[in-house]
Amino acid sequence: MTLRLYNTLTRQKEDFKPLNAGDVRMYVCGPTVYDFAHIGNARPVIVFDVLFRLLRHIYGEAAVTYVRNITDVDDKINARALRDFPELPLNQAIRRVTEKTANQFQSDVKALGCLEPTQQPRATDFIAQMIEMISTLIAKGHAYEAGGEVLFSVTSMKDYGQLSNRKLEDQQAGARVAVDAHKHNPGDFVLWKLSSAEEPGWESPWGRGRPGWHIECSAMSKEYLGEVFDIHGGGLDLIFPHHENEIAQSRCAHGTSAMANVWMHNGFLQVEGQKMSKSLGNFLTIDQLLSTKDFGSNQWHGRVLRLAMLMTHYRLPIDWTVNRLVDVRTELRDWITAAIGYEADLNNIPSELIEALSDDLNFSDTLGFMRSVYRDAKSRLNPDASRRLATCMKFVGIWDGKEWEATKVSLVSVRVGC
RNA sequence: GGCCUCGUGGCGGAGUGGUUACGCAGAGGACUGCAAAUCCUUGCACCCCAGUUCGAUUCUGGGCGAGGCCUCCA
Repeated sequence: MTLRLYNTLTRQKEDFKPLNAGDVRMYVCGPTVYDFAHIGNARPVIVFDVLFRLLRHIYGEAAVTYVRNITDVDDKINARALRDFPELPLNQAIRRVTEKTANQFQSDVKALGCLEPTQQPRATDFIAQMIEMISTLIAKGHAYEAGGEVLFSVTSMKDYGQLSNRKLEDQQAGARVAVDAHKHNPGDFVLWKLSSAEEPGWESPWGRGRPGWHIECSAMSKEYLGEVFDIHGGGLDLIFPHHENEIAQSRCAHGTSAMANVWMHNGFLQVEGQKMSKSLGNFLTIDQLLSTKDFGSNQWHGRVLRLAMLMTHYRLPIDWTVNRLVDVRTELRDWITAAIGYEADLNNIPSELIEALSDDLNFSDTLGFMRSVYRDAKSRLNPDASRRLATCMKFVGIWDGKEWEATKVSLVSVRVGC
C-alpha cells in the first residue's frame, strides 16, 4: 500500500517517497495571531492533522515531525495592538494581542480534535535566523537594499514561478498594489523593512526593522526540518506569492533544487453560497460556532465541525451551511451511538481505512467505509464492528470515546424501549 | 489580460464509454398502547451545444456558470 498525494508542483497525484522514512518532515503555514481564527482557517489545520495521523501510522510516531508556525510579527498585529491597547507601550500591547489570540487559537484547534504539532515555533523567536538568511541572500546576489528595505530579486532566480506556474512577464504589475519605485522588478518582495521609532523592530545589519512575511517560514522550516524536507502545506491562496517566495528564498539561500518535495493546498470554503467576509456579515469564527448560537441557532460540537470539514475532499471548495452541519451531526450521533462502550484499538486499524486515506486523503471513500462498518455495527449485535467503528472514529479524530450530549437522548430511549 | 480549480438528484457526495454507489432529508409499509428506536420498500440527477462512437454523464472542442490567485488573504 502506497501513500499517494497530489502535488501542486507537478499538478498530479504522486507516490509519496519520504527523503528518509525514519524522519518524515512536514511544514504547514499557521495563523497570524491578530484576531479570532475563522472557520476557513480551520480547514488546513484539520486536513493536515489527518495527514499527520496517517503519516504517524505509516512511518511510526517517532518518525514524523510536523511543524506549524505562529506568525506573531505582522503589521496587522501592530494595528490591532494600537486599537485595543492604546494605553500600553506598543511592545506590551503587541504581546497582549498575540498571547491572547494564540491561546484562543490553541483552544479552538483542540476542540476540533487536532493533535498538537511536533513544533509550533513563533516567528519572533527566530529573528536572528531570518537575519542570517537574508545576509546570505544578499551575499549570493539574490537580494538588495533599496528604499529602506531589503528586497529579494526575482530575476536572480532562473526558474522563479514554478509552483504557481507564473511567468514574470505575464504579471499585471500593480494590479492590486502600486509598485514601489525602488524595486528593480515589480515582482521583487520584501525580506526586511525598516521600522520607525514607534514600530516594533530588531537590530540588523540594515538598521532597526522587522522581517517581511515570507522569510519567517523559510527560516523556521530550515531550523526544524532542514534545507529540504518532504511536505509543505497550506491554503490555496498561499501558492502565490507566499509559497512561491518561500521557495525562492530557501532554494537561493541554500543552493538547493527544492525546498519541499510535495506541496499540498487545501481549497476554500464559502458560507451559505457566499464568500465569507465581514462586510456580508457571514464571517464565522471557530469560537463563534463552538460557543454561540449565531449559526443556525445552534452551538456546534467541535467534532461535528471536524467531520463537516472532512466530508468534502480537501482540494475542493466547501459550501459551509447549517444544513450540512445538521446532517453531519445526525450521522455522527448515529455512529457514536453504535460505538459507545467499545474501546478503540489503534493497534488494529482497518486496512480499508488506511487505504482510503492513502489515496490523497480520499475522505469520501473513508466515510464510505465507515458507513459500511456502521451498518454492521447497528444492524446486529456485532461487538467487532462496533469496536472497529470506534477505532476508525478515534483515528480520524471525530470521537474521543466519551459519551456525547447529542447521543444521550437516543440512548435513553433505547433503554426505555428495551 | 495571465494562471488554476470546479459544475452529478432537495442537500452532501462517489463512480463509469453501454444495468448511474452511498449518506441525510422525503414518501409508503412492518413493528409498537402512543412515541422513540429498528427493519423493509420507494420516488428524484449527471450545466448547454457540437464532435468522436453502434452508444457519452463519462473522451474531444466550444459555450455558459461558479470560485480562487496575480505582493502579505486559509
